[in-house]
Amino acid sequence: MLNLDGLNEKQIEAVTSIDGYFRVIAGAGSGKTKALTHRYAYLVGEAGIPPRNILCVTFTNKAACEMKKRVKALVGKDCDTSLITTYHGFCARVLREDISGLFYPENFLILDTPDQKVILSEIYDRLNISLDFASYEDICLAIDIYKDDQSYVDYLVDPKAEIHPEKAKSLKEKIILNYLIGQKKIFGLDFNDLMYFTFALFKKKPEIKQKWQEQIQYILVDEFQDCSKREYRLINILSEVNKNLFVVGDPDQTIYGWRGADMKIIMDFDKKYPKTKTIMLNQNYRSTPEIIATANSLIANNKIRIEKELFSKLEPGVLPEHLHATDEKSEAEGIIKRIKALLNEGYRYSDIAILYRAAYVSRFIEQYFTKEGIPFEIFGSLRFFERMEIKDALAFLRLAAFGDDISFLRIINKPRRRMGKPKVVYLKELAAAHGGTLYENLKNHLGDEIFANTGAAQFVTLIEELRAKVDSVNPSVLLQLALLKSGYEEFIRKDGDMDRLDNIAELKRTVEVYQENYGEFLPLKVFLQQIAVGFDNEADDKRNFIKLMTIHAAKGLEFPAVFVCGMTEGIFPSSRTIEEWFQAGLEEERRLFYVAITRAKNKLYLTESEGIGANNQKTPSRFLFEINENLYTRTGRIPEELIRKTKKKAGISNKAETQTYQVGSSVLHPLFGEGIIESIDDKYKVYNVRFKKNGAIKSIRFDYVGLSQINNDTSSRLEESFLNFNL
DNA sequence: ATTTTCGAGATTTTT
DNA sequence: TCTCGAAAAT
Repeated sequence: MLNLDGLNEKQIEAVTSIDGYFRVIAGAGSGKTKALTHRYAYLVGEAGIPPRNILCVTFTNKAACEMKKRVKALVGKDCDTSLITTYHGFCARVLREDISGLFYPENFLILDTPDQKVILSEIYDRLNISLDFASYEDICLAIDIYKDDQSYVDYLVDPKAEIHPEKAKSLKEKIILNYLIGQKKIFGLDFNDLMYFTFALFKKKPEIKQKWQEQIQYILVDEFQDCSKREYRLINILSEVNKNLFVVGDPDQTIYGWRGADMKIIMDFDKKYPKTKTIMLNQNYRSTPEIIATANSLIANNKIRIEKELFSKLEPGVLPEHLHATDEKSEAEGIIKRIKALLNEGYRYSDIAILYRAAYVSRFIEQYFTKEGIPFEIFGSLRFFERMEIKDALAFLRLAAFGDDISFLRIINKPRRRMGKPKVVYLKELAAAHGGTLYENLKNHLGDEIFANTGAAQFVTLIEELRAKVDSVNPSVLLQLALLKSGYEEFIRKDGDMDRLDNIAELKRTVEVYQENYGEFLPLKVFLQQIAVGFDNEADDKRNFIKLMTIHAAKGLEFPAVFVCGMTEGIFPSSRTIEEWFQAGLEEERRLFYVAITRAKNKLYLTESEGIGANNQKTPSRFLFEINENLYTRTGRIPEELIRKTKKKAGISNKAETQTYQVGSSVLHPLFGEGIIESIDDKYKVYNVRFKKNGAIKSIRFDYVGLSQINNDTSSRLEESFLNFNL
């Protein structure tokens, strides 16, 4: 019998309601993950539903792993948690099983960002384009947009289909088309493709769609407030047959609007599914009443939201403190002083987190912490699987498994085999003439004079040896073999960078643990596809360090003591959202601050400083003045002038322009495209417009001349497209 | 005309 | 810290 002690009435309701549509609006620290994991355990243990029929989707791998761990603790170690996964992880799973329905080979290659860049650099080389034209990031973004309409899938999936880059209207388009050719050649799918291929598969093969719809009897979705339309479409399709959809989220914590998260999906969930039962989890079990009061006071300033008031029954603590310093140096010193006081109270370094809006803010903190000898660690810099040495090491395995050019190019001359650029060019010419991959061509032309005195033959021997064992030998053994025989590990050792060597060792360990957890024999191809969709590095260490991270990175975490530093107008809220007058943007900033505040369990410090010099004088964040001043204390005197300045900035609009369009009108914006006026804000003299492009609401000034009205049947189409994701 | 230097400004990040 | 653009120096 599942133990439900320690759950409140609302949580128990969320856990034990079985069939139908449920929306849990779960405030910060209200035991949302607890409810979710217990519900999973309840479905398995009390209702007898097999884990393979329950899909639990999370936003990140980190969250998925945490969930798996907690589910295993409740249900038992042997519980198959492979369907506790991310959206992309699930798509990869579907495709691994059924991509043949699209006539695509099942040994498709999943391309991460560095892989995409390799393809692009090839194209840049070939077309003689310099990076000045556009960065790879820019092009990746353009590719994302290009893929939005999904028609490209038909080209990738049809071996006979052709596209013609030479007919492209712009250089950018030419690059994009070349990218498509490049990925088709290696059967590579980037992260977007994983979703779009799944949609295409479901559309083309209704029987496969039905198979999955029937298998997935229950769906649990975490962090639903950050769900994008695309992700929602997937969930919607999957829940069509069994109609058991349980979503958890907190609209006040939507902080990924800029990435496509659409708050409207959770807010209008009950309209989309009229039978929805909504459960509110309002009791916070994390923070002191003082911290919760501060959070409530701040978030009440947002207009677009579902009203809810969080409460805490924990022991009263101390009021949050706002520290105003005259310059960065004294801001840092103030923080250090408070850290030392916390240590005296019995806190450990690892109990403390420093949060900030933008990564660069951490710099001055770092500087002073180093000087003071305070141990700290910055979170969320490079990701493990994107590190060069890890990508290189895995490239040997990928080449053995898939034979793709990307992996080939990564490692052909690492370590040096006298296989530099001229020889690679030669290979490319061969491949262009005879077809086939670079590796195949090398293998077939090993006798060519150009490869005499190179390590090419040895390289081919190694890859062939690996290839022969791909289906019978464990990935960890193959990795060991590759690292040893290629000389790569030696190469890194000689390089002298201990971090890199450590990472290689870490990789070996990770692979071993992974294949052990898998249970049965883990084929290399499956392994590579699984880790490509992401993997948590589970390096959650218990070392006694202060953690420095952006607020985005802190989402879902909690700390006994939290410092939010750089509370300066222009940094937080960021100058961009201020300048653009986008009320929706500003509201997202405010939610972000709300997330920051609610990370703190006992102590909360908000710090900020004036700038040095007259020109770049910094003013305190407007958010500080939005919180009821009785709810926090202030240290340091803020000059009257600065307060006036901030309030003036925050007051916005002095222009008394009049409104020309009505609520519900469709309008066209030169940059954002079509949109509908959702509401009108007289105070700020803006229209709140929901744009079709990414569904985000942006505020546009009454006096902005770029806006024009368009006819109304377009607008009804827009509404429909949101509510009905028909395949 | 071309290179160099200097200073100001900076989102946020996953898959 | 990193990057980008404008002014200064060759």
